[in-house]
Amino acid sequence: MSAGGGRVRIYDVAHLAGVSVATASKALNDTGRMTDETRAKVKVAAAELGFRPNAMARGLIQRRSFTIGLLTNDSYGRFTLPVMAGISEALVDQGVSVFLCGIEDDPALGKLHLDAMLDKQVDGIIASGKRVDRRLPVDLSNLPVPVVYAFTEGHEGSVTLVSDDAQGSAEAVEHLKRLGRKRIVHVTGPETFASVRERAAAYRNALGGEGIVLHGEWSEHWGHAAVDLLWTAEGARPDAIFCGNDQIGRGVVDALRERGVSVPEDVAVVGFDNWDIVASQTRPPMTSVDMNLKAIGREAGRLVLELAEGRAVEPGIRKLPCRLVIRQSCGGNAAVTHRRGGVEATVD
Amino acid sequence: MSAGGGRVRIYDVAHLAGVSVATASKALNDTGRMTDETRAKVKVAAAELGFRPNAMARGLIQRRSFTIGLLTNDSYGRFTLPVMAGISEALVDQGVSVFLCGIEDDPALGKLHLDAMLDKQVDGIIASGKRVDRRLPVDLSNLPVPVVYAFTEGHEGSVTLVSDDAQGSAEAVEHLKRLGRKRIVHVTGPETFASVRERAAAYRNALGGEGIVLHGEWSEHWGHAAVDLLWTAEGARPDAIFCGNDQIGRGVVDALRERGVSVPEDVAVVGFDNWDIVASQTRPPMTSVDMNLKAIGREAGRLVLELAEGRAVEPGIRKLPCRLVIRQSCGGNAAVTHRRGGVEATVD
DNA sequence: TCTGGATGAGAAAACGGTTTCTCGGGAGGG
DNA sequence: CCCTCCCGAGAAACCGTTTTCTCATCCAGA
Repeated sequence: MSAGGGRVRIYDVAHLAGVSVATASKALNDTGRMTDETRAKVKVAAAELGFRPNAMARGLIQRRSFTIGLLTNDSYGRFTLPVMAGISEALVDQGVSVFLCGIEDDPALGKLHLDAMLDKQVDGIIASGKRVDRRLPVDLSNLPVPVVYAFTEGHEGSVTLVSDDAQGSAEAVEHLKRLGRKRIVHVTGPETFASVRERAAAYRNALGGEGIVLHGEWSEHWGHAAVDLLWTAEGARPDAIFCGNDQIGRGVVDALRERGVSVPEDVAVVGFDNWDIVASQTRPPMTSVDMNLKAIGREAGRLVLELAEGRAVEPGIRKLPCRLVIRQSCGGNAAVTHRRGGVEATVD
Repeated sequence: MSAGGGRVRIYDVAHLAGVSVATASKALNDTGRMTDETRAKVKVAAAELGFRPNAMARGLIQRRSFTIGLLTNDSYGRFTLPVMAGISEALVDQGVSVFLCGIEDDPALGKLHLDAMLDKQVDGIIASGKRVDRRLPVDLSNLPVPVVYAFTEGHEGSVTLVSDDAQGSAEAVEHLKRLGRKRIVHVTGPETFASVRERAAAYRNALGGEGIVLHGEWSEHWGHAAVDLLWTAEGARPDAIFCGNDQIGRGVVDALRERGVSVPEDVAVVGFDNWDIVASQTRPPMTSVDMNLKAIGREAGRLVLELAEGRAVEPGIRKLPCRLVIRQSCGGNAAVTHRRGGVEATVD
């Protein structure tokens, strides 16, 4: 079983089975013609030696490397990692491995990684980013391999996968309306982001054209500041706040608590991103819109493989649905046990 | 420049330059003997055609794939991503690409990814995890390629890289002492973690054997609970809290603020991990110990390459120093501007 | 003028598989 | 009984490089 020295080659298998290399190859790949007996004999020999074919040799002739590249500028990995997980999940069964290349926003670095990947004959490339409406700092429009964009802007005529921000946004607002909330405010990120505009539009649409949208930065600070703003202003206060991301949501929840406004009784809060580390650690844990990044990754993996294997794929932008993850920041039917979680302490 | 159809092979370069394939190869690799003129001629032809050698063909004969695999069970990527960034940084210049494989804690998945990588003839493997004192659920002890462990426990006689928890811990405590803090408490994670024990020991050591250590879970909740505990208990209250990670630190800072205890005036707080998204978003931003994961990654990349190229590397555990990142939760010499950050709001 | 070493360059083998081509033999049909 | 066809299996070509070997040629030294 995998001796120390040289790895076992198909030659060794053929020798042990008493057949030619050609026959061995065909036996193992279930191609060619031979008796079932011969085929079985070869397979037994291969198993006995622990033979695994050299992917480079195989790839050279098949012109496939069973390898794809993931290019991203999301150095923090918050968006890319779930996407990556989905890609991997979709491809590992086909024996495809994934190169991960973080290129920051550096065109030179991007070129470096891209060239390295092309040299290695990747079967395809998936480009991913931290922002749907920005491009990676590297041109992928005339590559000898197929490209799929996931969560970043693609080139003309490309295949692009994004989450359906509008649907996610609408779902959040409908949820709040269903719970009887009347004055729903949207606190979100900078208007320069396409996803911000799209979510805001869907929010307004769900409210029949009404609504209040506050734009700020993507931070807890802004969540705080927005609550200050809302509670200092004249007029009726909101009974629900739909936030553009979980960090803003966290700031909002904290600010409300500090003001003595109770969540979810007085004000319901919904976040966006379902970034577990943030959403589940707010007090109370925050209901949030999940963009299903893993599903985007799976789909991207599936599509790039389709393309790599020569099947046609309709170009264009595909939107995958978001999913509302219910926690305790909206109240409603679920029993709102505001538990502190089994914290145990040992003094020593 | 990279025409659509078939990629350009060295044959094309040789043909254009009017030399043989062998000569072309030697010219491009700066090996063999030939006139400078011939060499230049080939290089010009290669540049003109945009020739890039097929790494699979090259790898087949050189028995190098210029590829390494990163195996991790850290699905959230908090530890693995910085390590990955370091590895990439160290290797991209050598033309080495990195396969990232998330294997959760599933032995079958681990084997699947490992086999896929070995088939692809990776030059080496780096194993990484979310916990220094746990092994990946896959045996890497008798592989035909070198293995380096980064931030996870290795096998007998292996090369392992970890952060120097004791030094980091000591640095944090020294910092607090230098600022005149006298009653420093350590609030940290479960004692089952080796890093917890090591940090706690170093903390006690820095205090001359004294000290109070509170163990709980790795959560904001526990940070809160610990403060409750400390402020409800009899006796003198701490004037500094050194936390086992940033999430606990965040809970501590929040709990203190809610109690009206001011940070850093009354109590200084130090975190661990320097997880920017947490540490910089506490109010005030939190001083924290950075484990230099990127440096660990760089070193792991460097070492696995050394091994892959046949050079000897002393086995054993190598500890890389931590670095204290000063923010505003300890006061001290730096001007403690408790700014709210340029929050701008636009109502629309 | 002859020999021998150095030099430039190409032919060919190798890497480890897959795939096409070839070939001998057995079965079946005329 | 002979011819054909099909089947099983091996020989050889191929993928795109690198590397070793071989071989002219040229120049220096005797």
